[in-house]
Amino acid sequence: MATMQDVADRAGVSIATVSFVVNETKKVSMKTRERVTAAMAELGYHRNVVARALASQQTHIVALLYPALDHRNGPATTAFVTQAALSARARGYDLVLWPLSSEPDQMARLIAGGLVDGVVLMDVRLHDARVDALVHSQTPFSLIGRTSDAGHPFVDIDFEITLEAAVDHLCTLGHKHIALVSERLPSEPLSDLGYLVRSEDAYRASMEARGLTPFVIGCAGTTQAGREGARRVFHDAPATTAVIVINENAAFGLLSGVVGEGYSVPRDVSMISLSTSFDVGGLTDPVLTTMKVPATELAALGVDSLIDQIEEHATAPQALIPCELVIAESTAQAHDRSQIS
Amino acid sequence: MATMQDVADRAGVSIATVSFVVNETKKVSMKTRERVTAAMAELGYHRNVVARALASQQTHIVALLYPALDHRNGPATTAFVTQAALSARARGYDLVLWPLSSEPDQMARLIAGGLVDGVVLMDVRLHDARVDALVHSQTPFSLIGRTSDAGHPFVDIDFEITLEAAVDHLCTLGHKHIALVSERLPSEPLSDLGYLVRSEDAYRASMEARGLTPFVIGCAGTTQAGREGARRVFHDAPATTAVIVINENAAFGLLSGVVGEGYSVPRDVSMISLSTSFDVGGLTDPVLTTMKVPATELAALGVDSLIDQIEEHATAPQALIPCELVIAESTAQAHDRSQIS
DNA sequence: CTGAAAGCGCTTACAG
DNA sequence: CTGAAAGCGCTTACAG
Repeated sequence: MATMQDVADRAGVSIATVSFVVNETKKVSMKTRERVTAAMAELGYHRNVVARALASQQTHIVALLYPALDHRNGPATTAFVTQAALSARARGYDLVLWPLSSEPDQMARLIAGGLVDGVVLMDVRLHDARVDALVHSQTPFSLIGRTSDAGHPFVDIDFEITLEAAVDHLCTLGHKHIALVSERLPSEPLSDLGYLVRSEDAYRASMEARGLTPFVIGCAGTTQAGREGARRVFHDAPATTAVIVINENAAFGLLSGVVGEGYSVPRDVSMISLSTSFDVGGLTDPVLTTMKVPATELAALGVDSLIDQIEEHATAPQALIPCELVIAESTAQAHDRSQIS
Repeated sequence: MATMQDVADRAGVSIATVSFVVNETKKVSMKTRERVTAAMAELGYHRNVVARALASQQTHIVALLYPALDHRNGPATTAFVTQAALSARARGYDLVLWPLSSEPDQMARLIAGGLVDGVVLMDVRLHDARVDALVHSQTPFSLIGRTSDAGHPFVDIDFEITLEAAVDHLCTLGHKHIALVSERLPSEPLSDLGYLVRSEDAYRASMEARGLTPFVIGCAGTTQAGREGARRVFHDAPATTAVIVINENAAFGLLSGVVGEGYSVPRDVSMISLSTSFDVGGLTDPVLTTMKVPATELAALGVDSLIDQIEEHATAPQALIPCELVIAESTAQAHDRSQIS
């Protein structure tokens, strides 16, 4: 591997000059610049990023901290991660992946080790010790999601707009008994996840604003649990004619369970699923109406805002993006339940 | 941030000694070791990984090169990536993600920049220029998949065992007309992907060994294309009673298309899908029999073999892992087509 | 516009 | 068992 010194020797200049042309950090006369450029090309020179990092105190690496939990592994995660890496590279950064298990000192090693210039944190909780650690360490970061004290830079789904649109859509079809099947389980630590709390709050607000009675059941994010959830919905709230479901895997099971209960979708029961995959709606038969999570946009915004902070281009923004409501072609009108029983 | 010098000063030793205890690279007397350890704890010292990398010429970072193609973004990719990161960290390495677009010089920057000690390459093609570049640059690597000249370290799915098991399973149920719906399209560059070629070859071999006639159609990896694929199968090969489908998204569409053609699954037609998700079989209704891709195992093996090479522990292995056949509960027996038409 | 030189925070022969 | 010192390949004030 050719070093900067090799290039300098060949071009007959100092390594400082080579550095200036490589980084475009100072004016260099046309002639010398050309000599240097030629020398670099001849030697196939690429600057050593480790040496640069040590000298400049910037690694140009950012970390993506995400939960290494199986049940959260959807297609959206891949889309998110891919876009995060692409956005980072577009700005000259690399992306390291930090699947976060429960070991508490992992953050310390990551931050104190000096490997990264900043951190993107996924699946933020309302009270998140990781955020406190980041603030305390003065590491630049951006959050995908929000804590309850909204003083930090974040990008998040706009749950109020999203669930209002979903409820509105169902109401327009004539539904009055709209249930929410959420991943939120009181017994789980996940119950603190911001997006679960906020989606439920937004659903309740939209329902109550219309004088409708919210009905929420918690349900694990599996097909199996979704089937079981269908039974519970129609047992506990038999008047239900529409269901909004937050977890995608549960949605498949819920759909199958609703059909198993003797209802036709969408003729008897309307369903809307939060969708992490771009065409998950199309995977089911019947096709589901979905709220499409803007994973790509969230990743791009999160990474860009992080790098803006690192490079001190801008103050950290707070952005909310609604999910897009993708309406299935054949949509249920609300029916009187007596028709079908 | 405390430096090694700070620790040395506080412990009253030289930085060399601190280095020896941090890295356990030379014998240090009990007393001094304790003084150093105490000083590190008091200062909250973590060694700077960038400085270590520059001095030791090892970054302890490995790259995961994967194709940034939307259509390949399944749950398996997430599982793979997560496991790769976890396996790397278990060995003291970090994982950087390199979604690979078509720019040819990206490999050069990655390798020549000195950021990584080695590379895991996904979605290997039969003739893969990236592999040639890696060999030429003397960068340690391991392949997920194989080129046609099998002289390199790799881990891959054992397609022969996997498709033999699938064909055997269907034959045991009495099927004789078993079609393969593959993602392989002659017009696409993807047609060179090792796993597409090898799965098709293995299917043909298993069919021919039984005196059965293989029937293959290519089909894009989308729900839409899967529906269309169902039509083509029963138009071009009306005797078909069983289908093996390589792409998961296509499988959903195919299932829906087969039902749309008036057949019942699994009563009239048996289906087996290559499954990247652990419970994709359970997502459909009816439940599908699946060949479950060992994404986690492939990732762990690939990363471990790469790090073994980097640390010169072992010669690079070549490993094949079959998919597990997960048989749906209610399975089709082959029927005479005349029953249902 | 260009260069000499200090310094980033470690590792690692080499001495003792 | 421990230390002094060179060196990893850059960046960046500081001079000129």
